[in-house]
Amino acid sequence: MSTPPPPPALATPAPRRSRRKEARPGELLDAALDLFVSKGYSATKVEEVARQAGVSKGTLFLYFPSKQELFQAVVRHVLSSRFAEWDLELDSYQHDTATLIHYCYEVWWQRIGSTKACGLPHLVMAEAHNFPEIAAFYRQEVVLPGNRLIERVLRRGMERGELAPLDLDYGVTLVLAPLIFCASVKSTGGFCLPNPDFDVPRFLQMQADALMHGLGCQPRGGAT
Amino acid sequence: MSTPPPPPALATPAPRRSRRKEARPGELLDAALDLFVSKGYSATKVEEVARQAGVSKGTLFLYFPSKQELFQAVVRHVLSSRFAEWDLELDSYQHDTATLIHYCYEVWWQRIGSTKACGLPHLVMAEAHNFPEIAAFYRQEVVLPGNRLIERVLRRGMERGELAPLDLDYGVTLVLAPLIFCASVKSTGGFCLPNPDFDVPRFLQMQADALMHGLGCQPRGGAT
DNA sequence: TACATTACTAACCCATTGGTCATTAACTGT
DNA sequence: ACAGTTAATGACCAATGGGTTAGTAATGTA
Repeated sequence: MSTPPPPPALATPAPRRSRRKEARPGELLDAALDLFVSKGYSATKVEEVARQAGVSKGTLFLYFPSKQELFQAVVRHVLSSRFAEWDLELDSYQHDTATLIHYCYEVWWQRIGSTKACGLPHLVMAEAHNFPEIAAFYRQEVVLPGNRLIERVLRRGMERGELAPLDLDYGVTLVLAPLIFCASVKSTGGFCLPNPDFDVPRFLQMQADALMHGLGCQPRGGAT
Repeated sequence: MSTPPPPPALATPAPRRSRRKEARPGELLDAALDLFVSKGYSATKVEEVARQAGVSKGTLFLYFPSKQELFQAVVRHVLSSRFAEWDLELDSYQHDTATLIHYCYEVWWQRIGSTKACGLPHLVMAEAHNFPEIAAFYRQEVVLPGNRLIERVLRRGMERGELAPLDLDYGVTLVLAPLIFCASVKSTGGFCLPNPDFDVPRFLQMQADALMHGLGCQPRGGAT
């Protein structure tokens, strides 16, 4: 509606010095996500982000005050902002807990695992030592909401009599661990896998099965 | 036998320019392991390693031709060199598979998980993108031998009729995943955990239980 | 066409760091 | 004691990369 020249496609001769204030932030975020997840935080140069977004380094700093704020904007854009929706989705879920856990793993794969966003958890863990502020931000903005979501799943299972009582902190971690592992596997190109053609979703379903056994999950809403 | 001045303890006034050719490599490796696992590969400065080992940067390059070779020497020193022993240990193991898996997790924790060495897998995964040579080296030297070891455990279980037949690649990864997760947890100060006082060994035993169920492990050497 | 506004750029600054090398001083044998 | 050997040093180099800013050009308005 307000972009005078049609957004310069990647093939266009690229008119130097076009003014497109509205489009810049989104394009910078896209480029930043791409480079951050493929090279890590400190190895990603802001100048490279700017170049990939089709602007100069100076322009990037015009829209984001620092590299760190750029990164945080990326995280908010792709992860934090989506928890509200997922919370609602859980509210209206109808089936039993075993099915729910399988469903969780499945949608995690569809919405995170198989997308670029899946590089973010790995990135933050990788650089947590050297950028404590980023780690703290991510923990607050992503880890804790995520933990709370899984906790609700388990509590729901216990209330429905499908899950044996268990320490929630350990239960949450049992559910979460395979997801983090898969994120790392994907982000490292299957580095620790024995076989290059490894079917991650299949692996996750195996994990879900093992987990349901390990947590003593009753197939139906039966009592102890 | 050959160190003329008593190895300058950390409290000694530290005689400048002492000549201790024998002790240097070990001290440099110790310092390097310490810094590498606590700061990551690229964030660790060789000068810092040298300082912590009580020598100058120039001296470090006298013993190791580059930062990368220093790192590889660390990996060989703490990990690669130990697989032979572990292989032998498995040869002579007597009990059933469920007990063996629990035992594996337990000794992994004692020998790796609770030591500095546990930072290495996390480090390599963290920087695999930017240092492909290091990743390839580590994969060859540690990942593949580790996978083979776990594979032998599973094969043994199947031969004894305690494990249902399964795809070995997935089985190996099911066993390995919790270890890698725990290594990352430790290396990031419990970054993704809901609770700061999380008992990792206990978590591993819960994982072992769930896993044995998931793999359909028979408690005794019974048939299908 | 002339002017004001501002999105954008490119050159610059400066701290950091892997690696080198000429120099120095600690040992050795005689 | 003295020369020869070599372990150890620290000053130095070149490349890198986050962030700044003076200036340029695209746009709107009249």
